[in-house]
Amino acid sequence: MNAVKDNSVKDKSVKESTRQTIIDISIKLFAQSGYANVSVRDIAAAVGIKPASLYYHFDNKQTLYLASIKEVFSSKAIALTEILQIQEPAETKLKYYIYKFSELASEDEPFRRLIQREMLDGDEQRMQYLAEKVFQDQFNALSLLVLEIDPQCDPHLNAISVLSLILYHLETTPIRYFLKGYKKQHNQAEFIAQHVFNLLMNGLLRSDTL
Amino acid sequence: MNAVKDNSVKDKSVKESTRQTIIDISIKLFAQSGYANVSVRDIAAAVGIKPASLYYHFDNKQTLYLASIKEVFSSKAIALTEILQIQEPAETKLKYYIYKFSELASEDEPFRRLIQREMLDGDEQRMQYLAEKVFQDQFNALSLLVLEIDPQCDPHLNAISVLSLILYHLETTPIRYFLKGYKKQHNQAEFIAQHVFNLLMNGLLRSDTL
DNA sequence: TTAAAACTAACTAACATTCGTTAGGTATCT
DNA sequence: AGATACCTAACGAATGTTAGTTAGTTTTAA
Repeated sequence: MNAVKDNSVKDKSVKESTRQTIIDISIKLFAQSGYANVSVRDIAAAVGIKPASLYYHFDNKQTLYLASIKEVFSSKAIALTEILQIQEPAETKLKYYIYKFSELASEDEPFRRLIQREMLDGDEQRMQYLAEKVFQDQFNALSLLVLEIDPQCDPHLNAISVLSLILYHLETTPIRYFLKGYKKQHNQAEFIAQHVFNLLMNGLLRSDTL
Repeated sequence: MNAVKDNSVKDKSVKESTRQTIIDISIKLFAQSGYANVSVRDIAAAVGIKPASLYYHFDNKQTLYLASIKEVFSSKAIALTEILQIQEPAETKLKYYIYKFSELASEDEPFRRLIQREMLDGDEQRMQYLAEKVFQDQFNALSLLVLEIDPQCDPHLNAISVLSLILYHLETTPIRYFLKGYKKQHNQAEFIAQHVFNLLMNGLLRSDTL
């Protein structure tokens, strides 16, 4: 008889709250198709409720979208900042960072796509949010790291270059598929990381073999 | 009497055809806001005609969009393929390519944004079109170039890396604005090119000074 | 040469859908 | 009884698109 009470206990491990389910599904849909191409009805259908019920959990579509990107970005920010905490020589640290970041970035496609979409359509306010809440800490740490490797360099430029090599490679996967020399291995995190680290250490000369 | 015939000669230099005006305006609008966020009413208003009149020139919105991206991409493809034609040593050629490509890419924001959008939302068919009609030739040439610099390397990876460093830098401008070490000069084509070439030649070590 | 026909390039007005959103009702559980 | 979490039904606005019309120009034919 008391077994019924077990339902009232928020068993997050067993069943997610509806609010969280909505966010999770919204993340996937918004990342896949973009804000304007996902209707409230699409989201409701995917969740398994009626459109009007969404408005019990969120004020409007915009609010739901903001909750979604905050969820993706803040959850990722935690994982990212952890990467640069280790105590090692600069080069080892960079290598570790590149490998770890490649892994995280290639695992989470919605995260990548939402960043891309925000880069295109995000207003200044959301851009600032993205910079401060997601990238600032690790960007600063990465800047210091590349500065340690070469004290003469422009750390902003070099930090962006590190991220470029990893992220743009992943972003261009659908078109690279049609470009000469494409191989399946090119999409594996470890392979990307190896290439990027090698390139950053040696430049185009003395680069990795085929 | 035959003077009337002069009217039939399309004086393109004086006044663009309506069709071309529609495409030009569509390119800007689609690049700026994306397909779904631009209504045919928006386009018509910007052109200075009524929405229904658009359907005299184009079958539907999708057709107009396709005509727009084909226009941007094919016009750019011509300029791009010219870059790699010169006869010079490999390194000089690469340097020239990087400078020229940085210039072209930073000049034409709609071109960049439409590529970005296609990368996110283009279907397989459009991706193949983009690859074959815009990038294939120069990608092959660039691949050969990096292969010449290091015969042991994976040309696909290295060619993408060259493009990454330039394009991603430009794409991230709105967020870089909020990141540490941002400077206005970072957006100048020549500055970007100098950094990228230096990085590719020497890696992070012995890189450009501040 | 000139009147008729056909074409060009725009228009007005409206259509059917889809959209985000809201008001008000209902079942379940504390 | 009241709160929670959903529902049905509908609203007004915006969307892509079409039908039908008109004015001006060009082509054709008598």
